[in-house]
Formats: sequence, C-alpha cells, structure tokens
Amino acid sequence: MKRDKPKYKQIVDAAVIAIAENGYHQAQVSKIAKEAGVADGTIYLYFKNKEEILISVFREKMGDFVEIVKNAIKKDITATEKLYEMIEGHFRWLHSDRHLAIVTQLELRQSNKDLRYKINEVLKEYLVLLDSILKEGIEKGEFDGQIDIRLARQMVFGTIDETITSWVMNDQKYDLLKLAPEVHRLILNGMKS
Amino acid sequence: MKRDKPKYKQIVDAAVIAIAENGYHQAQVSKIAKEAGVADGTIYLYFKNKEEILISVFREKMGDFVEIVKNAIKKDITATEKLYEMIEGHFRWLHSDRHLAIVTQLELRQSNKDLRYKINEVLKEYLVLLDSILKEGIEKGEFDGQIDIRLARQMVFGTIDETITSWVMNDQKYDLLKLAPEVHRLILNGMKS
Amino acid sequence: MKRDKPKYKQIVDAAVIAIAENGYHQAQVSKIAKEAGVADGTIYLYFKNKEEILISVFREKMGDFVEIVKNAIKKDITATEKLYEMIEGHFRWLHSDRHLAIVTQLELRQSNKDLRYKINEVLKEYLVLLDSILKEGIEKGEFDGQIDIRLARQMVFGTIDETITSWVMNDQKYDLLKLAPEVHRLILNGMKS
Amino acid sequence: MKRDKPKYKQIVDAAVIAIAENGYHQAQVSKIAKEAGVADGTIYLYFKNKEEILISVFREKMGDFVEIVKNAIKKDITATEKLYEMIEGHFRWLHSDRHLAIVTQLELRQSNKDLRYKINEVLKEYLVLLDSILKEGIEKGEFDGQIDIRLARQMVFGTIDETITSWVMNDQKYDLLKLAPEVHRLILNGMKS
DNA sequence: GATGAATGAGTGTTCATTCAT
DNA sequence: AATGAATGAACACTCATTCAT
Repeated sequence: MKRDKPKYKQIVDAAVIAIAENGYHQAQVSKIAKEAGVADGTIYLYFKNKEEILISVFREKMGDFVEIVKNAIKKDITATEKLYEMIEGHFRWLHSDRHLAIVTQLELRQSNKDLRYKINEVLKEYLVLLDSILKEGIEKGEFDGQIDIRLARQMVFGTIDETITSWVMNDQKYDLLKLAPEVHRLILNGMKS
Repeated sequence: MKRDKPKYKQIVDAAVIAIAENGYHQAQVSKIAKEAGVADGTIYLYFKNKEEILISVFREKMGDFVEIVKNAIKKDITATEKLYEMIEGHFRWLHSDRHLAIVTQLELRQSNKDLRYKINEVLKEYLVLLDSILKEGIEKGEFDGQIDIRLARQMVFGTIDETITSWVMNDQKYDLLKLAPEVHRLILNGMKS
Repeated sequence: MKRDKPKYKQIVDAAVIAIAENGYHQAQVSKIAKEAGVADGTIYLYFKNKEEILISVFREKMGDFVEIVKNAIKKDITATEKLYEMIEGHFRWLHSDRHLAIVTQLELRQSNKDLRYKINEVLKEYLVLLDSILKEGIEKGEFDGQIDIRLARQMVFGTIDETITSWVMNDQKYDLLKLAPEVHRLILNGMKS
Repeated sequence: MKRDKPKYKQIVDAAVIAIAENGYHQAQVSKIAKEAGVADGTIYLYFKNKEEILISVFREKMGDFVEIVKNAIKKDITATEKLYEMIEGHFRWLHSDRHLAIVTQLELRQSNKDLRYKINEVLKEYLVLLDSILKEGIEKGEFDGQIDIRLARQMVFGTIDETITSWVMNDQKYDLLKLAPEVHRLILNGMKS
C-alpha cells in the first residue's frame, strides 16, 4: 500500500469530486485521473482497480469521522451527551463537505452488492461505537433497560441517515447542523406528548 | 398506457422476480422478457424503456400497500393506533413477498439518481399519509406539539426503512412482524428511561 | 451453435481475410465485423468470444482438408500412393487460398498457448490419419518395419509444414504444387544416393 | 552496442528464464529486469526496445550452437557423418538448456511477423551450414545428385524442428538425444522398406 | 551509469433498443 | 399484436518506454 504518498490522497479526493459532479456511473477512471491531474495509468500504481478507489473513498473519509466520535466517547460526559456528539458530529462531517455528502448518501449506494458489502464492513466500525453508547446509557440508567439494542441502533442510524439524505436531495438548502438538537430530542423522547 | 392488459402485470411481476434473483444490474431486459414469457421486443409495446418497467414495479406494488394504509386511516381509531397500523402494515407488506422486499430494500437502490428521484415521487404518496397521521396526532394532543413534522416523518420512515433493510440483509431469518410493537414504542417514547 | 447459419461462415471467412491482411494482433473484432459486413455485436451472437472465432477458423478450414484426405484414404490404392495424395492434398488446400495459407503458417502461430493447445486438438485428427497411412504401409511391407511411427510422423509433418511455411515466407512466388512429387520422393527414399 | 558488458549477458539470460517461466506474452520488461536484478530503465541502456532483447536472445544462444556445428564441419569426416553431428549437436544444445528449448520451440514463435523475420535472418547462418553439408554430400556422391537442395534442407530442418517441438510439448519427458540416430537414418534412407 | 515513478494509447464485450417480418 | 436478430456506443486496465534525479 502507498496510502501515505501524496498522490493517494490526491486521487481519493478527485474521486469524491468526480463522482459528486458526474454521478457514480459516469465517473470513469479517466475522469477521476483528469480531476487528480495524473495519467490514467498512475491510478493503478496506487489502486488495484476502480472498486478499490471507491472503497478507499469511503474508508478514508469515514475513518476521519469515526476518529471524531471515538474522541467524543472518551470524554467524561453522559451517554446522552455522547449520543448528541455523535449525531452532531455526523451532521458536521457531511455538512463540511458538500461533495462527500452527495457521494455517501446518493452515489455510492448505486454500487453493486460486492462493493456495498465492503462499505458495510467499514460502516460496522461506526455502528459498534453507537452500540457502545447505547449499552453505556442502559447501564447507567439513562436509557430504558427494556429496549432492544438492535432496534434502537436501527432507529438512531435510520433517523440520522434519512435526515441527511433528505437534506442532500433538497440540494442541501437548509442548515443541517441546526437539526441536531431536535433529532437528538426525538430519538430520546419520541413523539409522544 | 396499457396497464390493464394482462401482459402489463405479467411483465411487472416478472421484473420483480428477475431483479430479486439476479440483482439489479444483472436483470437485463431479455431476462425479464424470458421470465414473463414474452419476446424482448414485446416489452417495448408496454413500456417506453427499461426505466419505465422499474418505476412501474415500484408504483404498482407500492400502490397496493398505500391502499392498505388508506383504509387503516379511515378507521375510527387514535392517531397512535393508526401509526401502529402503518408500521405493522408496512412490515406485513414486505413480509408477504420475499422477492419484493429484496427489490425495494436492496436492488432498486442501485438505480441511478434519475430513477431514484422518480421512485421518490411515488414514495411521496406514502409520506403524505404519514404526515396526515402525524398532524392528526398533534391536533388531538397525542403527539408532542413541539415536534418538527418533517423531522418526525424522517425519524418514522428512517427507522422503519432501516429495520426492514437490516432484516433483508440478514436473509429475512427472523420474524419481522414481531418487531412492530417495539418499533412503535421506540418511535413514540424514545429511548429515555 | 449456429454453424449452419450463413452469417457464421461469413464471419469465419472475414476473419481469415482480416488476419491475413492485418496480422494476428491487428485483426481486431471490429475489423473482422467490418470485413464480414455485420455490426460488432453480431459477432457475439455466433461466437462466445474472439478466441472462438479463431479456433473456428482453424476447425472449419482444416475440416475441409481432412475430408479430402479421408476420401483419399478410402480409395483402393497403395499406402505410398495415399501418402502422395495427402501431401499433394495439403499443398493444394493451402495453394488454393492464399489468405488461409498466411493465417495457418504464420499468423495463427502467434496465438497464446491456450489457443494453440485447442488448435493442436484439431490438428490431431490430421495426424491420426497420417498415422493410419504409416501403419498400413508398414503392414503391407511398403514402408520399413523398423521405423519408429512417431518419428516418421514427425518427419512427414515437419517436412510438409516447413515446405509450406518457406513458400509462404517467400510470398508464395513459386508453384507449391509442383514440389509434391519431390517431397514425396524425399520422404520415401531419403537423401542417400 | 554494449554486448561485452556483463549486464548485457545478464539481461539476455534473464529474458530466457522469464519467458520460459511466464510465457512470451507474460514476460514483461519489468519481469525481465527483476530477473536480471536491474531497474526497468536500465534495460534501455543496453537494448533499443523489447524486440531487441528477444532477437538478442536468439542471436546469442543460436551463435553458441552454430560454433559447435562449424567445428564439426571442419573435421575430416564424411558429409553423412557431418549431418549426424549437426542433428546430434542440435538436440544436445537444447537438451542441455530446458528453458532455452521452451523459448525457441514454443514461446518465441508467438512473436509477431516482424520479429520472426529477424529471427529467420539469424537462422540463415545455420541453414547455410546445412546447405554446405548437403552440397558436399552431393559432390562426394554420398547424397543423391537429383535432390533439390532447398527441399532437402527443408526436410532436414523441418524434421529436426518438429522432433524437438514434440519433445518440448511432451514436457521433455523422454530422452531427445537417443532419437538422433533414427532421425539421421530416416533423413538419409526415408521410410521405404 | 542507474533508477523507477509516471505516462497514455489501445480493444474485447455487453445490452437496451429497433424494425422487418 | 408479437417476434427476435441485429445494432453500435461505451470503458477499465496493461505495459513498453521515458526522463528527472
């Protein structure tokens, strides 16, 4: 691997832009290469094939975000607060990179099952962190001890993901970050009056 | 349109099976035609192009389900109960057709952005019903008057969708229907103890 | 298989011309299609892939020749005469098709090992016929009972093949057919005075 | 040219091994360089291009063998005996280098027409020696004065070549050297009883 | 002399759609 | 209405060669 070489990062970043601007199926290797300012063949000095570029996009970018969450979890705060940090961090992560938001929420989902399976592997690291927050909250009595962890995880992730996707499909025209408190509140208290 | 002709339905059903069994990208028009027992060219007497078949799959099948929900809403029950009927109905709908579940949760999401926008148009009818339940619940004081309808809708839909997708990705090996009460409870009360 | 359809033969013949005129590595599928007067995609209705075209070229054309030899062998003539018919038939076969001669003697030998292995399978049918002539000649006392059949076969085939290849490499500028009697004589009597 | 520098020979030897072990089309310049223990670019300090390496392989190795034959011809022996020395020498040459045998009999024949014409230029030196033996034999009355020198040459070379190729294709699993007397006998006396 | 990272031209194959029958 | 043979555009990847160091 040559992940430390500057061209590796250069190509990953170019892939995000090429996919966001042209769409998944129209982001040919030659377009990515052009965007990165390298020759087509150079791509293959850093990636085995096109799929490797795409999985790397997700792994590298998601990795940045997982780091943020990991740091938030280490803090001496309640599970409730950690959950907020996760939601807000997730929103902030994609809010700060319009292209990346389009790629993760819309384009990368068009990939074939093989690639999506690999993407899910990366996603698992995120879901494990979420689970640990949920477990901690239950242990500390902050969250309802009766809840099914798997269902709760699906509610949290499903709500966050759907919120971001809607924001992207609406051309990111409102402020995603401002929604964090209300999403947090809904997840914790539900809709009941 | 020739939606009433028997071959129209025949082709739509064949498309569901072809996609579920071969995957979105491997469900060529010729495979759908073979599954439907017609010639390739015949497809084009009933659909303008391949995209039309796929959008029809979603429209026809989703239509069946929307009818169910519409009937549930007419009943003289509380908004809370209507919400339960919707969740349970959604689960029951996909629980009763394994192929369709695979197609809506996994395969159709690989379609390009254009098709997905069109699918979302169809989905809107469903979301409008969901909104009406939410509004009714707020008016009747069952749901918190402070909630943002859009966010609440995204939580409900995101949670349901993620729950079903997880079930499909786990090869539908547990009983989806049994999860309805807990999902309903989580949405209403949240995770807080 | 669709070997009886006229387009099958049309494509095989086009391949011979395309390869002879452009060389093995420059005979792209698109060139063969153009020569055959069909679209590129049409090729794949009759052949699984490019290699299939090439092996078919050899099989179909070699088949024609093997038939000739089979008929010659049935005749009520001596093994010595049968051997002459084989040599003369081989020369006549390639003499009658300049393009095919170039393809079998020069171009097809550039194919990769896989393809050459398959070509050798076809060639085996020819060598079996040769062996049967040799055995018959030995039994009838026409040929030396001491000779090693395998070596004799290699001498006969090696001599014929080298003679034709030289003729092709010299741009087929002399009369190959006239060499048959002398080649026959050399094989039977050797060089000794 | 830099044929005397140690790296020149080093690269030629590496090419033989790389081609024999990987096949003609899989013997990339980078593989030859690696086998020779030099950088890719270094190859181009000694050879104009890849074709130059391959022609050098044939020239250098064939040259060794031609020397042997030249010495054999100088001896005070009959043309018949010289012919035997040539056959036996040819067999011995390739028998002593398994890699080289694969390269000359199988792999190098996959090269394009251009390269094969150049290889034939090198081969000519060998064929001239063969011709001189044939002429001497005729003059001395050992060989039939009626034979066509060119055809006789093609018989001798074709038989030897086909014999060696068969041996290589059979994974060199029998003793090639033992075949020399019988091949010699066949060429001289033919198959007739 | 030696290196090796970078280059970029070149091609077999698939499949949605058409149209003569 | 129905057929299915024919079409042809579109793209990831390899590898011989170069040249700045």
